[in-house]
Amino acid sequence: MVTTEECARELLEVVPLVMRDIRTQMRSTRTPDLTVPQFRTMVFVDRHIGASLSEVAEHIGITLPSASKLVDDLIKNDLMSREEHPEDRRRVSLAVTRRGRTILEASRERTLTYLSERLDETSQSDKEAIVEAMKALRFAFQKQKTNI
Amino acid sequence: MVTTEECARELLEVVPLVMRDIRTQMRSTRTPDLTVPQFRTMVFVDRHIGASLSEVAEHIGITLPSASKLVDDLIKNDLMSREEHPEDRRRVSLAVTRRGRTILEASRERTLTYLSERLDETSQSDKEAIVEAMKALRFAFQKQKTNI
DNA sequence: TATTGTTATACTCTATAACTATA
DNA sequence: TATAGTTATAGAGTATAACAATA
Repeated sequence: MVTTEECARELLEVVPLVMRDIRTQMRSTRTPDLTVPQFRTMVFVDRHIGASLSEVAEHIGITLPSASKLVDDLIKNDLMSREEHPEDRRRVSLAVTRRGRTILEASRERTLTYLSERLDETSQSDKEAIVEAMKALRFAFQKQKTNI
Repeated sequence: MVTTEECARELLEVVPLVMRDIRTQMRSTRTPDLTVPQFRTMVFVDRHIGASLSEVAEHIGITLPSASKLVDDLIKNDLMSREEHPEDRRRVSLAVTRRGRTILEASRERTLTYLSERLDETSQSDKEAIVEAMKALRFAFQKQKTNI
């Protein structure tokens, strides 16, 4: 019998451990690479072409000013583009540039390779548990936040 | 059949999502609270009284200068203490103060409560998968890094 | 010489507050 | 008035490089 509390305790111990590893890996390559928030932003915009800044902020879970600056830096590096929304001039319409997509893919591949190496000795049943756990966590943590 | 690659892909999508939530929650309370790295540092030192700065840096996964500053701020806030190591004057001997332990426990409780709410609707079998997954991930990601 | 730590400097990520432009 | 976004400012967390003290 696994209690919710035990589950929470494990998450609080292990998630930062894994996250630290992902972050360090993404920052440690020689080639021009992306930080985790930059990576997540680009993945989102790549999947939602024409997304607004508010949508990015909400999805990534940061404030609008933070998102503005994050996107600004990506645009300065020619990884994303920002245009006026055709139907509402207050909004921006974001997209990943060709260069951005190339770098995004390279970054993703490097990180997946790294993670795969980490998981190399993990048993089949543990891998299944990980995939099931991730699905459950995605559901639990993607639920609409009220943001009061 | 779950491939290692699928497993890695899920981790890369979901771990940052959960981590963001934990981070936001820890920073959002009114009472004097801890950031995630501060929390992790204090948990480690609390479990390893007399730990050196190098040990903290290695465990948390940051550089020595970063650890030095992080600990510095904790000491300024009277959450930790730093003394000379009795047998090697180059080393420091870290400990959590009484005040620090109080705040650490309060912060842990708040975060666990928050996470438990998030996991409220998670099924028993999914909770089991999460606990098993966390154990596997702890093993996979705690392995000695070469730090070349 | 090697190890332990600190200081200097810089960049990213984040926030809140105040603002502009458009609807 | 309400919404979308930017700018100003500040603080935490991180890094690399250069340094000091001790072993």
